[in-house]
Amino acid sequence: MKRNPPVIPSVVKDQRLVKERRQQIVEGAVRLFIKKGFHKTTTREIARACGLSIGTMYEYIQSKEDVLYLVCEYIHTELETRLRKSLYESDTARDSLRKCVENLFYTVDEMSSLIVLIYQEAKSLPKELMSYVLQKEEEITGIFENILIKGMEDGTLSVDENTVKLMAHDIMVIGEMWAFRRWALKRHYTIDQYTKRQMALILDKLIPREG
Amino acid sequence: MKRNPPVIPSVVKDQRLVKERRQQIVEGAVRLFIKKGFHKTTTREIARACGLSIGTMYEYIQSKEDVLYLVCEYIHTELETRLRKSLYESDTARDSLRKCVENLFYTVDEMSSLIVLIYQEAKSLPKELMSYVLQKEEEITGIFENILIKGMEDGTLSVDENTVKLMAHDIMVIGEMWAFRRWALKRHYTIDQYTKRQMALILDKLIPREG
Amino acid sequence: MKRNPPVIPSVVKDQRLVKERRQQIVEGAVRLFIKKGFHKTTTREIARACGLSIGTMYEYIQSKEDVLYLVCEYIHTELETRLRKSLYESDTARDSLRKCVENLFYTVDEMSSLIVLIYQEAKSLPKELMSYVLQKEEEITGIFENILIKGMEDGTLSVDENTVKLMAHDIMVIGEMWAFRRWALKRHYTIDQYTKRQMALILDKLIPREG
Amino acid sequence: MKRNPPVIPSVVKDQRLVKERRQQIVEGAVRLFIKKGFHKTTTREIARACGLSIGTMYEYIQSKEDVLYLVCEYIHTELETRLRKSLYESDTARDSLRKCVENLFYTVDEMSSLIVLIYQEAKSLPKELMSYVLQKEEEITGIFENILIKGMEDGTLSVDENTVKLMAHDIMVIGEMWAFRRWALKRHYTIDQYTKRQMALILDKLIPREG
DNA sequence: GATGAATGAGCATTCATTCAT
DNA sequence: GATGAATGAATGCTCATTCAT
Repeated sequence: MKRNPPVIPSVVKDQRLVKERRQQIVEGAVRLFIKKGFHKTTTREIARACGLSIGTMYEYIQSKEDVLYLVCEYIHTELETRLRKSLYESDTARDSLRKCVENLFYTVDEMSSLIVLIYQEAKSLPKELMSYVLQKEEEITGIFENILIKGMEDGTLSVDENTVKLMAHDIMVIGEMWAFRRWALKRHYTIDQYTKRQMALILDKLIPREG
Repeated sequence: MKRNPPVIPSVVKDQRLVKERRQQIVEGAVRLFIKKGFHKTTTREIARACGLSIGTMYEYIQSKEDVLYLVCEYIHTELETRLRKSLYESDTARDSLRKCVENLFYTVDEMSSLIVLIYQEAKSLPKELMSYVLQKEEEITGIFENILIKGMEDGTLSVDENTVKLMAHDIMVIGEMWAFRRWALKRHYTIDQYTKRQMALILDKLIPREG
Repeated sequence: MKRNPPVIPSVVKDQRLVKERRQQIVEGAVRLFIKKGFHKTTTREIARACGLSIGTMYEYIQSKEDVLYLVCEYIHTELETRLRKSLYESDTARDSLRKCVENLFYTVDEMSSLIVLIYQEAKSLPKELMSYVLQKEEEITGIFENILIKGMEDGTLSVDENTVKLMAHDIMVIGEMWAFRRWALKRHYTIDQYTKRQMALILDKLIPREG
Repeated sequence: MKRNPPVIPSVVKDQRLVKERRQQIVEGAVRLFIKKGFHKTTTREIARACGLSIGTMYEYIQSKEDVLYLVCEYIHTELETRLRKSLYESDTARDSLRKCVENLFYTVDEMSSLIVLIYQEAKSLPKELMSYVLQKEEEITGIFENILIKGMEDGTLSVDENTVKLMAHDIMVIGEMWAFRRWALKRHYTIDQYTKRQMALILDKLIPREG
């Protein structure tokens, strides 16, 4: 069952201002979290980085964990938006998959620090917020699940019904792997090579058997 | 270039004692790190959990990060040992791969909290220790790389030379994914189903073209 | 020497408005002070409770301590008003005392949280305001002092001149004790029993010796 | 039902040391609480006043409220000890009462700031600790209750059975009143006068009716 | 007169590490 | 080699008050 996004309460009422300031906060915090990690970043540093006084910052959040949540939400929104962009451009599901996976790989490349951030820090979220973040992760995986289902329908992709979800997760993880294993992969592959080869592996498996 | 394992200095000289006590420390710390994470676990808690006084514990380590390193090393050693167990039992590389991948999946299942722990906390290691941990991760990946190379030689596996490393990483990550995506995967697959289906996907790609 | 009530400056000039708004503030604050104490109540909470914005509230006071003073003054005014109500109804001083003491006990019963509030929080007032509050307390005690003096004059009460003040304070404190020891007294006495028995003790001492 | 004294946990195990350090803490804190009140005293000030570092102080308490409890307990213990001192010296209950009340008055005089402290700050204790403090207050009141009961038995004091508890509370409150109304009483009475006159009032009421 | 966003000094508390015994 | 009391810098967070609108 789909859960509504958690509401982070703020003292300030003006919703336009809340949105604007929170964007500021996220921008400041992301940089710091990437560089030092969530726990080693202090609230004072975040405040300084986003140009607010510590008191003002706390008018827009309730705790440091809220900042982490806002950051995770921002990353997921950004990721989802980018992935959905290449979604409706293709005729066949096979073609759609190719485009979306390619898009995934290049997006992960550009957002790699952010992807890693979620992998490493989401665990520090309070339960309620964490489970929403996980749900979001699943929704994003759902993008690929849907393409695979379409491919089953239009006959351009060959997947077992029971393997659809698995394949979708595989694709996501193979994509994100470029972020969290980049220390090893970068020494042997460029993002272009990575994309081309992984794409081949993925699509090969999905060739519909002829005849 | 292969680096030697970092030496964690200890005040105590008796090497047998050092090993024994550090094993104690690791056992206490692992439980806590899994439950609360590295940062939220205090050194006092670790000392209590491993039955040493805080002062005594510090005779065997130099900092809290050292404990994290010992834990990571323990996990990697355990993982590598288990993976290598199924290594030399097979005739063909293809057969060997099948066994090792299966072993990987079931091992990840049993060690899933530990796998996740490394993913989430290794970033808190000091540079020097972290890069040794990453190297270890690569060594483990090397197990599969070697099988694939053997498969190229004995003709039982079809891999492009340039894709060997990639495939090895894919296998590792598909395996570990059962740990760090278990919140989603467990709802749809048992470890047996997961193993069977992923194995099929992996091996399909590697069928040598006949004729 | 009787001091004039301290003037709490306000930015707003319209005296009618000042009085009205301050009444609002007191009503909101009293509830909160009783429930959480002065220090644990925030100015924001007071503002919310009295339906003013924090900015507007500060147009009518100068500091949080001012609110406490207004509250103390309100309580004392209320107490004094109630006590004076039963003052001029009797012929003899003895009769007057009986009525006033009874009134005191029942009034303390009804205002017990307020009485306790003054006991516990008045110390947080700035010097100047505090000493006015103490003076007010003494004025209220004076009500009983006057009755006792009248009783010396009309011969219906037997008190030593040097004991008059003491007796007046005794009466006040025995009355207020029902508020600040209610946790113990309520388990053994109703307010009716308390009133009857204390009254007996007080009046017995004051029977004029005959002959 | 009599409750056991709450146990304030301490990190330090050595009970002798705990007792010693807590005594230090109480001595430092009492002075500050009297001067500035509980809320306006900072933990740093307490630490400085008792000659411990802030970290060390927190090895012996768990929160600032614990300090307040220790202070209250110290005051009550001191008070009770002093009151019990004059308890077993007399033949008749009447005589005993005289001595004990006199002792009460002079003790309150010497401890007046401490008495006031409990009146004003006990409300800031957490529920559990507060109710123990109230129980202690009742136990102390019990000293006078017992004397009155003895007086009923040996015929040297005339009290109604139903008024015993009330009288005991009256005595305590009349005694403590010298502390919390000293700003008014000191202007008119010395402690000797206060004692003599209140004693007369109390004992008069308790004269057994002859014949 | 009314509003409420902004401020930042100040607070209680924690915790990795040391070192005298 | 073992112990655990001592340390104090550092942290997340609060809140009375102001002032531009």
